[in-house]
Amino acid sequence: MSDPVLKAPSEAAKVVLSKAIPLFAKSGYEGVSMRNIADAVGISGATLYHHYPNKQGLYLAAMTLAFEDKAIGITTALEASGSAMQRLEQFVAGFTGLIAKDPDFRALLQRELLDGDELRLKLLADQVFKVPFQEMAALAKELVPDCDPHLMAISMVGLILFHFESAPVRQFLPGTKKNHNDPKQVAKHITRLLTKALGSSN
Amino acid sequence: MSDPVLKAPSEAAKVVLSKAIPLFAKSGYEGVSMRNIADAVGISGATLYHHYPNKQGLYLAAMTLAFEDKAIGITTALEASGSAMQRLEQFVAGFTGLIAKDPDFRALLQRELLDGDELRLKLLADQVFKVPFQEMAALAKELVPDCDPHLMAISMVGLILFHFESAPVRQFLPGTKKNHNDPKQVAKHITRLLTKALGSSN
DNA sequence: GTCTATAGCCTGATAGAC
DNA sequence: GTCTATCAGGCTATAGAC
Repeated sequence: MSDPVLKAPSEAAKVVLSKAIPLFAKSGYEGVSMRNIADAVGISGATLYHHYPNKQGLYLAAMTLAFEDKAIGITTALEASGSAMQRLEQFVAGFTGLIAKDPDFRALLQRELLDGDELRLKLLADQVFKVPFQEMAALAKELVPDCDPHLMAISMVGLILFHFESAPVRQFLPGTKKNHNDPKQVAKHITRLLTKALGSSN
Repeated sequence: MSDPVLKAPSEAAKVVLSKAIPLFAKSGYEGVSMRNIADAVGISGATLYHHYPNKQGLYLAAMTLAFEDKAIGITTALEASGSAMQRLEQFVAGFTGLIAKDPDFRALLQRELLDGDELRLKLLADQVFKVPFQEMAALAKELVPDCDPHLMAISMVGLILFHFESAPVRQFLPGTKKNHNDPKQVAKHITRLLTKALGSSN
């Protein structure tokens, strides 16, 4: 409606996006053709161009939908009441659960970090990271006043994400256990690590 | 010589790989054509097929070269003498420096985690992660006997990698400072975090 | 809003001369 | 070992009927 650059997609156009998102998550922008998407939706390739001006436009709309409301899911735990340590614990559990529940979101996030141009990275920054990052930094500052809150926020996110990002290669490493991929175990481990790192020993 | 599946590339073939590696790092497997590689080397496309059977073979050889000796660079700090805490600090500084110095290696690593098939992930596991991971886990166990060393090793790597992986989007977030991308500052921050998390408070 | 048909380009890969 | 020439097929995107 109000967005000057991106029209609000119609219902039929949203069906297209809902089929395109998992394809782009699995194979990336270059790895998915307009025919692949059309086949997944069950329409002809030409019809895609009725809804979107070209492949890039379709992709950008898909990212906008895929990243919609993700910030809310991340911040709810941070904005809850409770002590700083309790909010930290809730954030780790919440974000870990979100990433575990939506593998396409995680994959698209990491693909955009590798391949995104300025426009797409700004979308990612504004729609996903901006608010949660500020709140994570504020929480870190509250727990450890003399730390760099920005670096601490990066660390929190990376700590969680890499446990999932690394799963494909960890299956071929010795000493891997099944519960290393269990989001609850992962959250518990990270909470413990961060609690000690941000704890009152300082 | 002794590898049953991959011939040792000749000198001319290695020149091809040295030009192909940065292309694959920047644009991924699907984003690079055989013509792109041939143009970068300054030879015709057909000549590539004299050195490699097809695009996949060329790519696999490129990964093998790109990942060669990387384990050594990671483990040297871990195998040095000194206290466990000193080795931790040296490892963080060394691995952070390695990732900062070789952006192509980091990009290819993350692309393989997203797109690698079983063969390629096994290559990554054996050639890059296997030995360093075991030593990181051993170090974690030494510092915190009752922790899960595997989860701790994952955390260490993720902590370092994400500071670089996230750089493209962080430039569009408020509160970013230049020194957040300085490897020495990053290493200092992570060392401090891990020192507290793995410290003797337990 | 959806289709068929097609243009024009780029892709991976091959044939065969030198 | 390198080239030119080429092929068959996939790609994005458009034209125009319904």
